[in-house]
Amino acid sequence: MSRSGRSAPRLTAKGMATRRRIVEGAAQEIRERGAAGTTLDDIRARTATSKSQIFHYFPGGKEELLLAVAAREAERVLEDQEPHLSDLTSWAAWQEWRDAVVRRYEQQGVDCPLGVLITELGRTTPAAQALTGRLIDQWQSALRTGIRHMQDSGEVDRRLDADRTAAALLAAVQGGVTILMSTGAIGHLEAALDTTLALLRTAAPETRPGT
Amino acid sequence: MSRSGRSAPRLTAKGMATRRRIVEGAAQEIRERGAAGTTLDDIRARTATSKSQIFHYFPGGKEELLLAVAAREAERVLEDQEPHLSDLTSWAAWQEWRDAVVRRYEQQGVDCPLGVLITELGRTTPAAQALTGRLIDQWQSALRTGIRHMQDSGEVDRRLDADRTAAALLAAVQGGVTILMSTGAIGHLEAALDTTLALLRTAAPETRPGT
DNA sequence: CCCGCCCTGGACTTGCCGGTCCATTTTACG
DNA sequence: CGTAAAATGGACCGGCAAGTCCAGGGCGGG
Repeated sequence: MSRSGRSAPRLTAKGMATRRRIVEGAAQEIRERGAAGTTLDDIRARTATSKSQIFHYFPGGKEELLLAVAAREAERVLEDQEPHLSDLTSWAAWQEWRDAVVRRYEQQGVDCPLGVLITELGRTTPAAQALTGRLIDQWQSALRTGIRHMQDSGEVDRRLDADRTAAALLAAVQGGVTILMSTGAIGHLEAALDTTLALLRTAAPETRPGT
Repeated sequence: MSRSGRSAPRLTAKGMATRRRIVEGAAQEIRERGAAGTTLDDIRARTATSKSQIFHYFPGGKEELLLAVAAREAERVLEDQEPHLSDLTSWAAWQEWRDAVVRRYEQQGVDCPLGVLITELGRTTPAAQALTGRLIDQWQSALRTGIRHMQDSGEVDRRLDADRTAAALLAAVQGGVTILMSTGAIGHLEAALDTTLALLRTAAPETRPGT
């Protein structure tokens, strides 16, 4: 982050406000119409700015702007799971996290801004891929920490592969969300989460997926 | 399917061949560059056809063509899981299916033609959403049948909710694939599948995810 | 109070891409 | 064969959207 700015013009307070307004407006527009369907003019209109402003703050054009939006949305994804995600220290906490995730996506419905950005940007831009990778790492890491904590407190079998289970949990969420986005059905997300969590709960001495 | 053809011109053998060539070529192009990034000219060039041919066979233009491609890819997804998907009658069969899925996506790597189509088409076109819905239903139904079979033969607890577990399994695959597409890591798919299957295997009398 | 650097507006350019049109060739079939 | 329908080629159109440019405002620091 910060300004690694080559000839980066120093932003005044006003400038920063405008910049933020653009990112925020773009994010909303994209949530409603997808990244491909969003034009700079749409953004310009919604944010009451002019073409030159967009290019002033995002010299790299649309791609740079979309990347900024993606970064913002990635933050949001994790933020929206707090404070639960960072405190998976009891079964009750896990349940609360599970409910928070379901609730969040239920109300978001078909609009998955990040998903859109990933599929439409990630394919082509290495920077976007890196962003996604980082998000997944952080997310999985938080889940792994939670599982380890449960193991330390003796509520989950120590022989369970925490990292692998965290990966499965993350995939469960992703898959549920993907299906939600495609069909509008929230059931799959719930089923996937509950099933994977059930495994965690029933973790008995010999329960241990794959290697 | 079939011709519900209004003023549908009867296709000659040559015509059908050309039509198929277009769909096939479009599918490949999309796999490589995404639906949004694929232009009719790209398809025209790759399939050695002319603009008028595309519109001749797909009067609805690009949208109709993409829909045809999506339908084709949806078929493929299920086909590629055969003969395993229709014969989930033993633990060995389940394992083979699991391996087939992993292998298929491993070699496909980042290119998920259907995913692309869904995210870029499904949002806007109800027809595409219907297509997705049907695919998911069929897939989940096949898995459910497999689970029921295992229950009938007494290898899985009868109290397990077969439909819900099938949904979880499907979500696991989807999630794993989504992450594979984003990052190139196959591990999540394996972890998600193995974990969910592990639950199936450990289905003991009182093991039962949520209601 | 004044100089300069941001910030802003919006017209303009450029290229692309979906879609149209019509002329021509090929095929089906009696 | 001959004719009608189908298949094909490719020039052309129109619109849209990303990106450029320059002519000003306006704010802040010296």
